[in-house]
Amino acid sequence: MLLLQLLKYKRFIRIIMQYNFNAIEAKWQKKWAKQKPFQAKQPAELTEQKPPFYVLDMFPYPSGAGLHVGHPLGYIASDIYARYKRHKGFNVLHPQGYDSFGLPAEQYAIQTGQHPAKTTEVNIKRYREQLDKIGFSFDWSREVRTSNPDYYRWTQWIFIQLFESWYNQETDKAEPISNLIQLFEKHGNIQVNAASDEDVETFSAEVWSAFSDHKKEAILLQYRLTYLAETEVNWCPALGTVLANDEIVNGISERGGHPVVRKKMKQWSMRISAYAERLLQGLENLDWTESLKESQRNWIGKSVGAQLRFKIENFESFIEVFTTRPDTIFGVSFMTLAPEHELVAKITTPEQKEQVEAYIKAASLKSERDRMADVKSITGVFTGAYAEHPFTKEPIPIWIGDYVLAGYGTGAVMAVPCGDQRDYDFAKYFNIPIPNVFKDVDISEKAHADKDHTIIANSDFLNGLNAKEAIAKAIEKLEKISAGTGKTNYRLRDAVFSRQRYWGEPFPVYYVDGLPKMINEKHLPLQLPEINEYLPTEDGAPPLGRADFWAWDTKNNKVVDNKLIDHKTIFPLELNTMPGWAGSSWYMFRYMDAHNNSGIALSEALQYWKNVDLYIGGSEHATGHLLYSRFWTKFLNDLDVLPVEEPFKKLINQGMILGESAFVHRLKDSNTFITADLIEGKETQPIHTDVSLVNFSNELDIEGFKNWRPEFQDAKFITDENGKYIVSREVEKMSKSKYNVVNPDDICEDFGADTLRMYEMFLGPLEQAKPWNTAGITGVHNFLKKLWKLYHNGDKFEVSGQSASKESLKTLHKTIKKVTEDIENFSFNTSVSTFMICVNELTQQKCNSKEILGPLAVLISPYAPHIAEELWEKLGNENGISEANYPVYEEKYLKEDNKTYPISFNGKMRFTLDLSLDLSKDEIENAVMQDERTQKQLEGRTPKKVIVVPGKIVNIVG
RNA sequence: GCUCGGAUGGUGGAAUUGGUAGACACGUUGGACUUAAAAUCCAAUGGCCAUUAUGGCCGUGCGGGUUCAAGUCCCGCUCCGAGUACCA
Repeated sequence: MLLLQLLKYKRFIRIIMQYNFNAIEAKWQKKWAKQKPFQAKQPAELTEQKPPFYVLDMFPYPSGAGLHVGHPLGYIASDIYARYKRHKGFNVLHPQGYDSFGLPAEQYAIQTGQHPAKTTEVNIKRYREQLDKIGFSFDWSREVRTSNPDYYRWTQWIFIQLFESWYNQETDKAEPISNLIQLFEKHGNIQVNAASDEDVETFSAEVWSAFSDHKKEAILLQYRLTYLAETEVNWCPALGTVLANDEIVNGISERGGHPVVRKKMKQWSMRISAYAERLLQGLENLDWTESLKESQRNWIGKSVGAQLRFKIENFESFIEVFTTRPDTIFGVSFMTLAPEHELVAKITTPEQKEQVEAYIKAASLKSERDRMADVKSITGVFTGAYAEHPFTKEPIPIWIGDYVLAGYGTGAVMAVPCGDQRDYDFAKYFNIPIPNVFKDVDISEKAHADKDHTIIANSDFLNGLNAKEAIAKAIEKLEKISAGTGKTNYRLRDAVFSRQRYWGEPFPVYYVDGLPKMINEKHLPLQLPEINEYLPTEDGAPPLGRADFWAWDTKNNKVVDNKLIDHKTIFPLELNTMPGWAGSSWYMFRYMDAHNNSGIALSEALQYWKNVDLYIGGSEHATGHLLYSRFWTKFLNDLDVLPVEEPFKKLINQGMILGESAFVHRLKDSNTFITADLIEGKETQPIHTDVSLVNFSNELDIEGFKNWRPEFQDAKFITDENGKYIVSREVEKMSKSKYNVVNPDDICEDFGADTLRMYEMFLGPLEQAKPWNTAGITGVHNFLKKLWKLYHNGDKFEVSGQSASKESLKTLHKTIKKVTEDIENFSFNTSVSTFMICVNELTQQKCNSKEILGPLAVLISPYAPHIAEELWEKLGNENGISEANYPVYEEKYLKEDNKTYPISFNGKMRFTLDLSLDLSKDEIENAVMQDERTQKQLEGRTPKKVIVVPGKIVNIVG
């Protein structure tokens, strides 16, 4: 009896003394929350000199689904780096927040009537709980939420600054619109070199002063960095809303399957194109991956060429075209206009009218995406009109075709079929001549698009020149006869900034006589109004059209009842809201001083933190978010609000963690399921099953499966000879619909956050996509148990004060060296291996010296912070481990006297030989040649050559 | 089509300037402890051949090349992934 009790007691002790990760992690998370050791210091609060370092994750959209194990991957990496930098003596800014405006919350509101603010709040709470369980060292005192009025107040403020600015191409920066007005008053707009709409009329100073205020405003709008413009959108009349390209499938809406038409709408746009060249040049100095920079370069799409004017016969109009190949000007055999081109209606001859109109109608029904997708079929119509060749004066037929895009360049091309495959195909199809302007090039099969090894022929004054010379010469001649000029074109288009949605930032804009006016920034934020339903109105206005209180009283500077609108002092407010990328384009600067209400942040703080040193996030934002935030940063830099030109110095894209889906196989037309080994030769249908119903050996919990969904209640199972039902596995994207989601909460519960953190890193290189496999986690978990044991003797915490053995010091210092290098290179997977090797070796050495175990705890704390804190505390330290200095690697401990040389014969390693590193080349050679194994290998032959690389290898040839 | 990645055991991956390929784990197999299981510990584990130990051959997607030496460098392909696309 007594013995039994004693046994039970011993077991109890073992449990409490063993690595009890749940208790340890809860304890430290509570302490961190209370003591806030991870708060970054503002420059004024610094008591000692510490360099700043800013580590940022792309903030999440708090979706209702919560986090799965793929989401924290980047956060773990950045957290390791942030903790490491703190150990290294940096004042680290490592904040987190939420991109909390967005479509899913609104969609949910439409379905349930719940206010998006409420569901967002609930989701954020859940996110926060999940994040806290993983033990991140975020400075939550700086949390931002884009949907918070204190935050979007400044998003609105930035919008106003953009409205009040124009882009001066002389100074190459944004300037106040008041400067522009002064220029107009002095010189009109003739000498102004500004980024503007294409169709601005020219006027002199006198003409300008004579304009009405209304007219002046309308003209200024064509220069402002954010402006209202007619933009083509995908309009779905049935849904009463505008759809994004990917919400449309085959010309009908994905949701509901309603027809979609292309329609012009007045919308806010951002004149990002003004920054195209700077956005391109700025990439040079960024520490981003080449592929990411390449995506941005492609997106900006710079092309150098010429803009040409072709006179239209019998009209006083010209067709403007952009070409990169003015050298092929003599190869033009027709012109093609986009169906939407404004001249089409004017120049079409009566005979061709019917055909042309039918073609335009058909094209308008196709979405832009459909038009792009359908590259194969060649369509087009002749307008009946002709243009005049600028040099030969020959007539050139003018066609329309939807392979020419209205939105790029001038929406018209000079078609040179011998040099462009699309023009070539078009010409072949419609039997248009294909003149050849290349010397000794066969164009009977396909066009010759090569620029580099080409001599121009049949081209008057360009004959005999290579392409480069011919381009320069052609531009020179064109300029002489005023038929064209050299020009650089960018693919980057101005970004539409209006959304017909509720859950986004309201524009601080009201309308007077149809022209937009800004609310004075003193009266921001303009808060989202309450509405009863989150749908567009019956007459197709955006959801804000439902608000009863949505008018601006300019006398009292407040929002008032719509009934009071008199268009004298009370005006209607803008009904659109801003897109998702508005708030995310500047949030990285808000963290620098998150609660400031005098500006986006205090300028001292902006000056101190500058920009993000390390930014980690998904590659899906390569061209959207990362381009827009660079744009806003450059703009705010022009205004001297920000001291930097770029928001993110270094950027890493973490790879996706994929799920391992599990499939059961149902025999065709039955409710019988067959185990994976027996499906061969049978007609089966694979069905996703929830991975939580499958154990590590791929064995299905049959009862659980039956209860999982009602239709499987009566399912029959054909099992293997052991009575087990085995599922098949496949690696897919982790998603709810594939039932392969693994929740980090469960992992933390079963193995601990430290295990989760290390395992996610251990899976493979950060930037690579890799499958999640929960079975493998035991390796990392065992490692942490072994680590724990190093500091304990049986049940007792026990470390010795005695100095460590030479061996252990060597183990420690080689670990410091490798782990430090790995962190600096973001090679976290290899540092986890290094820790494993280290702990294995120290265990072997029976090392329990404080001299080793102290630094080891610090070394590992960025990766496994909870266990490290616990051990650190047990080691008798009063301050938290995050305040500890990072161990310093000392070479002396690694110094080797001997090297185990691999001895190769003809490049193949045959044996190893321990030799002193002090030996000279000759001495090494002698030692090797004297070894009996060498003689055995040579079998009496004399080596032709012996290669000795001291410290590395010996290779004997012969 | 174009651009950028990638291909190494049964699996995830390692090999940082060309120098012992497969570190570290998972999995598998065998063993110890236990009444038993779990946990833990020990051993083996790229393939093939041979064995008393010692060994031998093959091997980093495929075909060539450079080199004393190639997963690593060069040339030509194949396949996979991501992004992008009628951009004139």
